[in-house]
Amino acid sequence: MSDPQRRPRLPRGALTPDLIVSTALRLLDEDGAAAFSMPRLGRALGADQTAVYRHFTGRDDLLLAVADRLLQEAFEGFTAAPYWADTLAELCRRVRATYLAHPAAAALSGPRTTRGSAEMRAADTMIGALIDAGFDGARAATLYRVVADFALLWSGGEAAFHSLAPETKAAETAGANLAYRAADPDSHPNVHAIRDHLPKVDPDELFETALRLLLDSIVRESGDDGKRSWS
Amino acid sequence: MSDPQRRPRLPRGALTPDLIVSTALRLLDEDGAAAFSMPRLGRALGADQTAVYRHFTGRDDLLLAVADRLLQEAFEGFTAAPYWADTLAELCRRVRATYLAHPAAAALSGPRTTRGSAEMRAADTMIGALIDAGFDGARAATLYRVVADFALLWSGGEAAFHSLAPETKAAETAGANLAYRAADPDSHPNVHAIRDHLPKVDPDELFETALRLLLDSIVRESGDDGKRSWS
DNA sequence: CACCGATGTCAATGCCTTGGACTATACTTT
DNA sequence: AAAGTATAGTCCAAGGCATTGACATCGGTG
Repeated sequence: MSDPQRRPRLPRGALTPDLIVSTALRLLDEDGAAAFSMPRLGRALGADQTAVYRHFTGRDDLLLAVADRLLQEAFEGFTAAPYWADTLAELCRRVRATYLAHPAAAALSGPRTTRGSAEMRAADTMIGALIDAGFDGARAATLYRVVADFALLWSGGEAAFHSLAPETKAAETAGANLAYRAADPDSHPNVHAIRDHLPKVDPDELFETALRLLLDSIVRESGDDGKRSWS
Repeated sequence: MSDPQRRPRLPRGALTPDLIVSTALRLLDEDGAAAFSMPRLGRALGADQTAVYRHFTGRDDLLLAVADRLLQEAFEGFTAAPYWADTLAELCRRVRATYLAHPAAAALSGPRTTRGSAEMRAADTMIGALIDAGFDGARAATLYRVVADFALLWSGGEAAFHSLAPETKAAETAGANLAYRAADPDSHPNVHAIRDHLPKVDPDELFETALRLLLDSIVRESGDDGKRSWS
């Protein structure tokens, strides 16, 4: 009667950082950010609740590794486009697509940068594109940060929203639309005026619009304007 | 010996939502996001650990109220500028200034929108500016969301970074700069080429650049180009 | 003046992160 | 091959947190 089904000890080497990160990502994808915890991760690995601490110094450290995995996935197989602006656009779109595919993971890793190899490779590609475009070092550095931060923050924000509990998310959307519709014509005439359009704004369109506004300005500043088109 | 200094019961009505939100904001400003908790907040109010639950349904509800307070502060005393693009710019800058003044609070309220009166007022002003600029309803709706989301997400991202533990923050910055300097000229030639400029990118300059790129495109699209200048 | 609902307090639950001590085991060294 | 050792997995425990439900007290109402 004694031991109520003690799980057999895992063999040595059963847990690797790679496996742990993969399992964490799967757990986040399946159960959401709120349900994620170190004990759960340990159990999902078939190990002790605290086993993960042998490979990562803490929860934070682990999440950083998950963030890097996301970026790896985002940039996998990427090659620069012929026109530099397309390269920038494509990298931004890849970040967003990956974050939307793993919203919980993206929401948790948040605004931290990882400087893993994936990120460095993307940085090099972006900076190369900007140098191609004719920008000098200082300006290229600034514009690289603008574009990269835009992609990460925008995508991260969208991901954070999608990783809210479904009811919260629904309530948020419904509440916003209601607030628009109910806008008082006297105190909020402009909201009232376009109240029918506000709920129809599409996230994809929003991102593409922001990206286009940003890149159009950069293309114009580069002097390439009219010579090449990008999409 | 019995009662080891029992705190006297608070008088009825001592706790109001307003006071609670103010105290929460102060606590966040002073001790940071990581140190914030419902028990601490209760104690800081001189009340029981669980007293706050009489006024807010939970932590989330409270943080939403804090977020709304931030926006109130951001838009306090604002009046539209003569030129519409200046109005947009000013609103964005105000959001950022407030978020940077309260990084922990901003980081916790994250990408949630509050639809409090402050937010609605700002929305109305922004949309009014865009209608002034000549945009039709659908485009005004999209551009409003682009500009508002940009301001909130960018500022929120910066705030989140600033609300990291000081050592983490320092390590992050130092690590990034180190990674740039150490970039291998063969595998990362472009990072290497501008390695001296990358650490010098200033957050204020970054935000202003992004804002300018965005608004310049919008001004251009409006057809106002050349007629008026904005800053 | 007795009620009653709102507001503050208390006690308790179940989860979490993290640290320290313990143990089995694969590799190393001879 | 025997012994030693560092590592990887396990166990246990401390301390904190969010939240809930029962209880107490107090102001206003009829």
